[in-house]
Formats: sequence, structure tokens, C-alpha cells
Amino acid sequence: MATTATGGAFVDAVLAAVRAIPRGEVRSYAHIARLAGRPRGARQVARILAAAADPALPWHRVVRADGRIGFAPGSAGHREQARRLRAEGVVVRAGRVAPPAAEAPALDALLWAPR
DNA sequence: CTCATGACTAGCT
DNA sequence: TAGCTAGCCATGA
Repeated sequence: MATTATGGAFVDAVLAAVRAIPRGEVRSYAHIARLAGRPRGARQVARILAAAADPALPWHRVVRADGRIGFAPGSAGHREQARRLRAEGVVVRAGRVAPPAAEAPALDALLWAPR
């Protein structure tokens, strides 16, 4: 137990946060890390998912901050994750999930009018 | 203890 | 828009 002392709770929080991701949605490693109480622990989140032995864990719903899949393109993990996401209705193209309203109608642009 | 690696991110060119 | 660099954090040699 004391191998990671301060990290035990973190691991538990990460797993809980990942399980809390709704089906058909995705979250970034940094986002999960923040929910777990470690804004700079994105890489540790990835490590935890890799070590997680829970088959029911929706690890495939965790992607990088820019929407791309963490696994290297062409690798088994990459294809597996893309396959699972598509099975949930998530649009995956060129190894990345559909961006949140990348192309919005002029109406939305007028309503938002940021910058 | 120091060095290298990685399912990461944000910033700069 | 795309590519590179530096920073961050835990694990293993």
C-alpha cells in the first residue's frame, strides 16, 4: 500500500472520474486529472488507465486535450479506442474525435461574437 | 541519486 | 495551420 502513499487517493479519484463520463462523450486527460485534484497530472492519468485492470472502465472515453487519441496512430490501442468510440456514436476522423462546434452557423457566430 | 521514457499540455515560431 | 520546444510528474534502470 505505501508504494505510492499520496497517489492512492488520486488513482481512486481518476477511476471514478472516468466512470462518470457519460456514454457518447469524451474528456481530456487534463480534465480528469483536474477532477482528481491534480491539474498537472494528465500523464499520470494515462499511466493509471494503462495499469487499470477493470474491463468495465470506459478508458476509451479519455482523449487528449485537442481531441486526438492518445495511442500512436496504427497501434492496436488506437484502433481499439476509435472502434469503441464509434460504437457509442462518437465521430472519429483521422484519429481524433469531432471538435465541439468547430463549424458553427453564422447565427451562432453572431450570438457569441467573442473577441 | 541521476538519467531516460511516456495513452500529456501549453506556448512559441 | 502545422511543427517544435519546454515544462510537468511518476516509474523504472
